[in-house]
Amino acid sequence: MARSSQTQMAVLGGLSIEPMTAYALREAIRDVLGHFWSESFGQIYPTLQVLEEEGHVRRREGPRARSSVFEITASGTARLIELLTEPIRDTPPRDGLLLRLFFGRTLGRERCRGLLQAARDRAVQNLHEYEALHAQLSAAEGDTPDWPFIEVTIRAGIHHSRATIAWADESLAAMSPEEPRS
Amino acid sequence: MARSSQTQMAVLGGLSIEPMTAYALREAIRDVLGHFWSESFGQIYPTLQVLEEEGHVRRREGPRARSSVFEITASGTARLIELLTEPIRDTPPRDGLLLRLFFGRTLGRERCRGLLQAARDRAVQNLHEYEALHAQLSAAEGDTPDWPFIEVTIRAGIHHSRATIAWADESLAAMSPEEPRS
DNA sequence: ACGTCATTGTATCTGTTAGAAATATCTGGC
DNA sequence: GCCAGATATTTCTAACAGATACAATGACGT
Repeated sequence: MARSSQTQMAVLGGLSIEPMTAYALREAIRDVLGHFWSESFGQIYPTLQVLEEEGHVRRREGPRARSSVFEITASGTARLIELLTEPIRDTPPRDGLLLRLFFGRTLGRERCRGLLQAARDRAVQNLHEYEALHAQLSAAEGDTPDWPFIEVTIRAGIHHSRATIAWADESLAAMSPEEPRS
Repeated sequence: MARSSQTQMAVLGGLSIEPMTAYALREAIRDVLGHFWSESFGQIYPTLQVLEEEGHVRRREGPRARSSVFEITASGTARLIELLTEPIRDTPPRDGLLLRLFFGRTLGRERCRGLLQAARDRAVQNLHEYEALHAQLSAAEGDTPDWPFIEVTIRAGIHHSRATIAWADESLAAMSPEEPRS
């Protein structure tokens, strides 16, 4: 059991907000959870099938031929709580930027600076996105019971973006081209 | 082509430091790159075989029967530079902690605080590890040409650990049990 | 000398997953 | 009616993690 439990958690969580088609579910996961989670069609469709067989979701007729809207059942909600309570299974780290910088002597100082600058730019952009999102949702959902929890995830993004910017600045300074190092 | 390019990069990078057996390679990746990269045997052995066929590594007799030491060739070094120069392929995000916190209303305030506290504890421990590692390597390798690049990766860990601690503190305060929120 | 136990070392298998491709269907603009 | 693009489903391939099985080696106590 507990097969594909990670994807099940995201799928059931999404359906706990409101009933959706598989396609809409994938859109929602990309747009709403996109900063810290992702699922692909290849995972979502089989997972929904399994969840249907286990009675955790119910399939209804969709807005067009051959399409289905899924809604979570009572046993599905129970299953979601069970999954959320499970210990966090952390994915093995794979940071392509740090791997390249680690072999910076082989890659060359110039290219390392390029990578750092690009990472900084992306972090700045992410920071703006997080701040805009926070302002927008704070106004729209500030009173809902979900808001405090959503806010925590956004603030995680803000903290990490700022950390990345500070690290990139520090590293760019330390790796300035003016210092060919003897 | 460019099959398994991520693993190839780590493997060739490791062998660019010094020739090793597959086993030692995996140890080195775990111990040295462990904070931002990981590889498993199931990846390393087939990758070494492919690299050998392509002439990027050379197989020599190992320290015991049926064991091999691999060393990088000139074409392997060229291939490494090529791989390091390739655009970074960032892995899709999958943060089990943030996913659980996002559905915090379903999971419950109490358990969320537990998750945050655990995350904070881990970050504090990581921070100490990074700082110890920095002090140790700074003394041992401070003069080698690799050091500035290695230092950058360690300082990335320090910045992110600190950000996680600050975020967890802020979130724990915001999610105090004293505020049942009407 | 003998057993045994941890470490070193090689190899393979299974299930999960990302990502892309192939295929329909519906909607609105022209 | 026709086309473009969004919606929606399904399937395939290769990357990948993690586990397992296996064998050789060497250190240790007895």
